[in-house]
Amino acid sequence: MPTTTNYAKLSVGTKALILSKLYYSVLSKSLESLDIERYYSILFFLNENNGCNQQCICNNLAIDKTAMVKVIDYLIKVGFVDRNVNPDDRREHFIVLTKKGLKQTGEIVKAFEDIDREIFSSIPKEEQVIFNKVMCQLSSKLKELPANDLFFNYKQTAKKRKKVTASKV
Amino acid sequence: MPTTTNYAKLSVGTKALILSKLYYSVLSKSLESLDIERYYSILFFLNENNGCNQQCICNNLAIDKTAMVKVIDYLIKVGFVDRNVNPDDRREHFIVLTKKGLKQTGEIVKAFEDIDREIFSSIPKEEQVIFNKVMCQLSSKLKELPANDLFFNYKQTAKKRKKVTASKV
DNA sequence: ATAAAATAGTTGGCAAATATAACTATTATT
DNA sequence: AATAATAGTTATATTTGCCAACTATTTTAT
Repeated sequence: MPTTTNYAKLSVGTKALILSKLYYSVLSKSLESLDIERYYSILFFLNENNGCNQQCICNNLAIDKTAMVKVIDYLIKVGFVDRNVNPDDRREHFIVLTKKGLKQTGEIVKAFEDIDREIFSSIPKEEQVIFNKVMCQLSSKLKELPANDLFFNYKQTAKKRKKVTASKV
Repeated sequence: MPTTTNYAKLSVGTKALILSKLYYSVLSKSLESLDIERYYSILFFLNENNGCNQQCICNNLAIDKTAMVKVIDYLIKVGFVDRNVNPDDRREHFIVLTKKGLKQTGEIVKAFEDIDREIFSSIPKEEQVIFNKVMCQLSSKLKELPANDLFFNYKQTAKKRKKVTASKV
């Protein structure tokens, strides 16, 4: 039995996970010189959505909000972002890139875009379009199915309070 | 600013990561009744590749081999697999599903396949084919690019022994 | 207008995953 | 026979993921 079957029969969820691992491995290599070595996707998102609140980041990147607190704490500590209370709704905290954060984020965005451009370069445009469309549709479909509501505003109100087991690999 | 832009501009790596999170969240919900709540993708892989060695699982699922040791230890502890030394190459350990493991794995495979079937159901066959093809191509391309070689037999031999930073999100 | 519910964010803690170096045993290469 | 490579293991430290419980604020229902 060969140790590397060049594409094992796997679920689309598993294939997607592997793709993301390979992707972030390449990304972190190409950003070795930066003085931050994590949270690239969050900074990428902030570049397009500067000033959004924490929940917005969580919703869009499927990250737990309690984890997000620590991430933002870290990004503040290293001087990449500020956390500003929204005067019109004082529950919300706006996350805003600092001058330093903006500068470094520029490089991060470039690295992401370079990788995307590179790996899509040999794929016909119309196939890229279909690929992206299907990617969206699969995510939408999954959001409709019953899940362990980890992200997306899980409201823990009295009634449903059962053991919610992990969504691990 | 809406807290959920219904598809933010994101890299393909990030979209893939989100898809996988959504997927595993649904999967773990649908397998709540099983007496194992993790390592589904490994059991799925073993179902098709029963008796392969640990490195084979690592290579195909992009999992670090030191992590794999603990996973297999756990799967042995709960009676799902055995670890047998290959008499022809005593470095290798074959991982073999037990009777119990086979039975439970059947349900896991079914759950994976049900989800795949469900979420692909409304997508035209020819688009599915293109999607899968592109998925493979992207992974192949990524494997060619310089990466922090986390999986895939990283050989730590004297020469290259530099700080290899993380491939985190 | 007040009570109840929902939302945004926070804290602390534990289990799990990830990363890294150093290690044994075995086999392949020179 | 020496060296290198491969498969797997151990130990350790860090990070992440997940959950319960919490505060503060705003929205909804009565």
